[in-house]
Amino acid sequence: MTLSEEDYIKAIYHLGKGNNTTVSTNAVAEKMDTKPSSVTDMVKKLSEKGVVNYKKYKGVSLTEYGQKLALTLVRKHRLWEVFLVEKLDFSWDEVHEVAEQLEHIKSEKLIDRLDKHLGFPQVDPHGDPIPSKKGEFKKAIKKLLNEVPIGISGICVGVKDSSGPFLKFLDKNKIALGDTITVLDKEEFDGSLHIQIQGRKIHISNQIATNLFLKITE
Amino acid sequence: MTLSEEDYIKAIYHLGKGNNTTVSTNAVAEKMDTKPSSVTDMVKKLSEKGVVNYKKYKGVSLTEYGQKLALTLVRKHRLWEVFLVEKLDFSWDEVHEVAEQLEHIKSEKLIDRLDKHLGFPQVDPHGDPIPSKKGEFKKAIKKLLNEVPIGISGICVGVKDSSGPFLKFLDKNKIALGDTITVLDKEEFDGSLHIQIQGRKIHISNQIATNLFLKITE
DNA sequence: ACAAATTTTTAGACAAAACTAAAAATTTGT
DNA sequence: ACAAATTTTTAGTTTTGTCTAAAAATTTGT
Repeated sequence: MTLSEEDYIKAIYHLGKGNNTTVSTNAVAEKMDTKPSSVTDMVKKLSEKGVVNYKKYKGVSLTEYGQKLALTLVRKHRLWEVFLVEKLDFSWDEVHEVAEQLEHIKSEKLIDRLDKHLGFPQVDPHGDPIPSKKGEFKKAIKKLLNEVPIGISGICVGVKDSSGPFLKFLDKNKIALGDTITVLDKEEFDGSLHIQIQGRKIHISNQIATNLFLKITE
Repeated sequence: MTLSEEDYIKAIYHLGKGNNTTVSTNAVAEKMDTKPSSVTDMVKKLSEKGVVNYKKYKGVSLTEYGQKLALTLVRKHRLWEVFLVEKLDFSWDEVHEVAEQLEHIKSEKLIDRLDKHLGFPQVDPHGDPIPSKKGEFKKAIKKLLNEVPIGISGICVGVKDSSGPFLKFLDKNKIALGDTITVLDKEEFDGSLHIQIQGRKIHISNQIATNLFLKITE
């Protein structure tokens, strides 16, 4: 696969939300920041190659083979993200662009060894699951912290309230995007939570918990 | 720079042996496994961009700017080779092809961080020096082990005699390509050598020493 | 020195991946 | 249902990097 073909495969995969939904030419064009006519051309080529199912005017979806290719790309992308954050101290939000380049490197051995070097991580720095070599992987869902059951862990991926005071609170309490949070216990009385965050145990109000998004892998 | 442009820059650099000698169109074509006419085209383009000096029929050399680009590529290539060998347990001879891809990744931060992660290595697994961020670096020379002065270290990069018995000897004595060897002392009498290899101290005959190549950085 | 051999360049084509403009198909609104 | 709006495709170009074949320049051998 060429670089460009791989980019289309990933776009179709992500637009289909991993469920392999049929997606429109226009949607792909927008995602890839290109023109619909270019998408039509490429999609025809990918169809010839057995990567996608394509019927004129009817949209495009990945074949079994195409899905396998997409999962390999996702696996490579997320492993490189882990590498950048864990080994090279990149921050949460700096990794995407570089991983976007690294995912195109062609060497199965490289990815296997990288996986091992990183200790076979299950999720990337954004909390998204990393497909196994065979393409198996768990789905991730985004939940508000107050809806997370006791005993479950997730990665902090966003805030609902992005006001100054709330962000200041998070900063003061050293709660940051990318942090791993486990719900230890809930108080029936006021809905407040006992959580473990990056190893520390703290107690937060229900109001805080309703404004933090966690990504959970099942 | 595009991928292809970068490959030409590297080819011109390596053909010029780092001394920025003028090289012929045919030589570049052979190195790049392409046709001379393609080289002419590309060289014109690189000349427009100020990367090379080019006079019709007179060959091509890198400009100051082109040399800087070449050294950056060499730096990236060699740092990735160190990474593959040191961190991912690739062997000496498996790294080139993968590094050839990795060297094109565009992110200054990535290379700086990688350099730090690897402990600012001075040479790659083949004993070749790694240019600094500013493009400074030492020259490496290849010498037979018996010609290496006392106190000097190098990396074992080849054998002169590749017969079965000699290779078996090396294997039995755990002398392998990529090993770091230091000359500790020489016996005047028989020209035999006391060396340190990968930490171990051993004594080898002059005959062995005249059949092993070391790469030395000055 | 000059004909032959070699090297290098030019000219014209091609494939990949993009674009623009226009045509065709589908969807939407009433 | 059918005209209007939207989406998608087609047709024809463009750019990048390559190629072949032929022409031009340089080098070599005697």
